[in-house]
Amino acid sequence: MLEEPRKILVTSALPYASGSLHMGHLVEYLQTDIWVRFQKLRGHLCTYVCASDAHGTPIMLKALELGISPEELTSEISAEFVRDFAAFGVDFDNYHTTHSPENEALTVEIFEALRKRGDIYTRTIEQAFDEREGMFLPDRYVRGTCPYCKTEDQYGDACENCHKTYTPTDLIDPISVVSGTTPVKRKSEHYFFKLSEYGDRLRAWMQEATLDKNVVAKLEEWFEAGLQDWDISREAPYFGFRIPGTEDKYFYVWLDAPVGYPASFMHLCERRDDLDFDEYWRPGHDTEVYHFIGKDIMYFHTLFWPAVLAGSGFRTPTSVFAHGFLTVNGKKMSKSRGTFIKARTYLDNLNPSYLRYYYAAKLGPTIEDIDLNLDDFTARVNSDLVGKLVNIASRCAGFIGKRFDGKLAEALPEPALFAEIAEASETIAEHFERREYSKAMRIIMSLADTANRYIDDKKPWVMIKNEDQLDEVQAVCTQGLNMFRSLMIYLAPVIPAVAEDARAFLNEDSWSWPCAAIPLLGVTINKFTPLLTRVEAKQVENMIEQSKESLAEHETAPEDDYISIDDFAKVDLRVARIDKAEAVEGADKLLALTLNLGDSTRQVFAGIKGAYQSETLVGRHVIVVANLAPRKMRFGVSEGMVLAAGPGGKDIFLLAPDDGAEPGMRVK
RNA sequence: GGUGAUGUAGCUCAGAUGGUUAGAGCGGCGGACUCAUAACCCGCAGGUCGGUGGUUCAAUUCCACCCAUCACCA
Repeated sequence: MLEEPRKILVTSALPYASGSLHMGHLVEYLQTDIWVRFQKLRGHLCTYVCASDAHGTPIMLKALELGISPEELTSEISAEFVRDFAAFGVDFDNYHTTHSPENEALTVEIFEALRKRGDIYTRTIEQAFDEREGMFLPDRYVRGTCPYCKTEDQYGDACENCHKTYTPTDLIDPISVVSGTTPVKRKSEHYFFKLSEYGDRLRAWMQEATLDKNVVAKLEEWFEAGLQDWDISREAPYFGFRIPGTEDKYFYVWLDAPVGYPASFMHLCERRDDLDFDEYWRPGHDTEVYHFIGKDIMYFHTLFWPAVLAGSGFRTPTSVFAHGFLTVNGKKMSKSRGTFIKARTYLDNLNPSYLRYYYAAKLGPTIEDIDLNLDDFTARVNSDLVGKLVNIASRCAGFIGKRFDGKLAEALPEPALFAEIAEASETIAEHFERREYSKAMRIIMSLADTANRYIDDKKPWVMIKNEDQLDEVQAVCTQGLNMFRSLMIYLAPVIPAVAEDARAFLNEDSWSWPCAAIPLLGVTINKFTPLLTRVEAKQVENMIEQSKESLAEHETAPEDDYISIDDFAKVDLRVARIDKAEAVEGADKLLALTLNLGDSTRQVFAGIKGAYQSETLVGRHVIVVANLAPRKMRFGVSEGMVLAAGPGGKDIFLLAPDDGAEPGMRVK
């Protein structure tokens, strides 16, 4: 290799820790992993870090719903991610979380640096507010009727029917997705980052980062429209990092999420002597930093992120590589069609090497979507990987093993033919470097065809019957196995597990890229065992069936009119005595109740102020849901729910037990 | 709705800065072989290059509009 070893840091977008990985996620992680493995095989110091994106409203609400802390939720999901990534051979040097001390320290450092240079200011804005939950609502958490075309049940930011954009408060009959109540408008002070002043620096960065032309086109479009300042704060309750100097304001998840890249790297530096944080993240060093992302988050990675870095004393990324989306059988992934396939469901049915190869065979450097066509997948994998590539080894290995005690010939009979494969090395490497994986795969498979044609032409199975030609059989098979070996080295970044087995079969300790040009001669190799079996149509069918089933559990349950006795038993209803009832300052519907449950007391907020005077409630018995997950509200934590009937307002009627019931009694 | 991208054989994709018969792999059909995980090898068939119009001696390749799909709209 002529190149000097490079120092490269690579990231993939941080998966949001609120759901499972699916086939779409894997496009990115496999694309990145292939590139990283390629760089390592070429002898470069390439480091791959990632982390779980752990903050934000969706995670906070999901944790509430499950009755666990956001920390518990995200660490459970991260553990799943780690397991799935490992199974697919995605080999991170470090996998961390954004809910980490490193991330908080860096986020605060960045914020303070930006504030110091005057890039942060505050402004009061008006937002939808859910009074029952005591929280501001992100646009996606308000639904209602589109003010333009009157389509019902639309998100708070845009109409799916007429595609007009608006704010949640424009909606007709807006409803909070969280509580089902009508949100009100409320003002609060937010922190803004002056992105508008970074236009020139971003344009300059865009030039030097050698982005894909489609990415540049998109950026030009955004520059054209004008850069707007960016709201980087959110009000409590929020799961994230508190903004220094405030009581109830947090950094917006999208501020600290990309900081997860350097933070994860920093976490790795603690245990790696050969990596220095500043060398990769401060300006003026000869290192490279690349972010692999999906095209949907380009705005964050090509505008916000470089601007934030540039303004706070960090280096900007060398480049950002955006890829397209995944469709399955030509359409968006669909739960009802069974094409919303989770990583785990795939792993339960199919070998990860298949998918790694198939994606590689289709991936290029552009933001075009790629299609996972399952029939094509089966045909392609069977034909290319099993029928062509592995077949070369399979048809040569038998002769070498049985007739020559596993010993390869001392010389290649056709050095020129081998050279053809060796000479493709740099072209293939260039394709890998430029993320033109599909082109690399095309060349490799065409060379595999050449190898198969060679064996077919020499017909070792005919020569083997003639004692005089035994040496030639050994030579031909040695030639075939060497061609196989070189191609396998080229494919090692794509199908590392198969390459590993092939290397063991050839009885070698390690491979690097240049090994592909040096033939393996005169040595004894191991017994051949099938390196890869064919994809069975049945496996694919099962995977789809199982993807449908997981939907059924999920979506038919709420439509079912009946619950089982076990479901009912999950609700722990108790008799409670109201010890104290007082109005909540700032809330016109809520009363704060202190309830006595016999062996404990707890605080519950109830929306009954319109119907009851607090003093008439003290001493009354009510029914309370005792095992409801506590909810953090603006005014405090509510630890249960008091049962009442009626539409609301002044028509609210508390349920009460007959005389004799004691606090703490279970309702059955 | 605005903006950007994509639309080439049954399938997945190349390609042409406008110019003789538009390519590959897979699938299909026919043949050969039997070393190999029914793999491999040889051959054949298959496309008015999304639609309509325009520029040109000549367009699938340039332009306009339309249709379909995808994304973004901070």
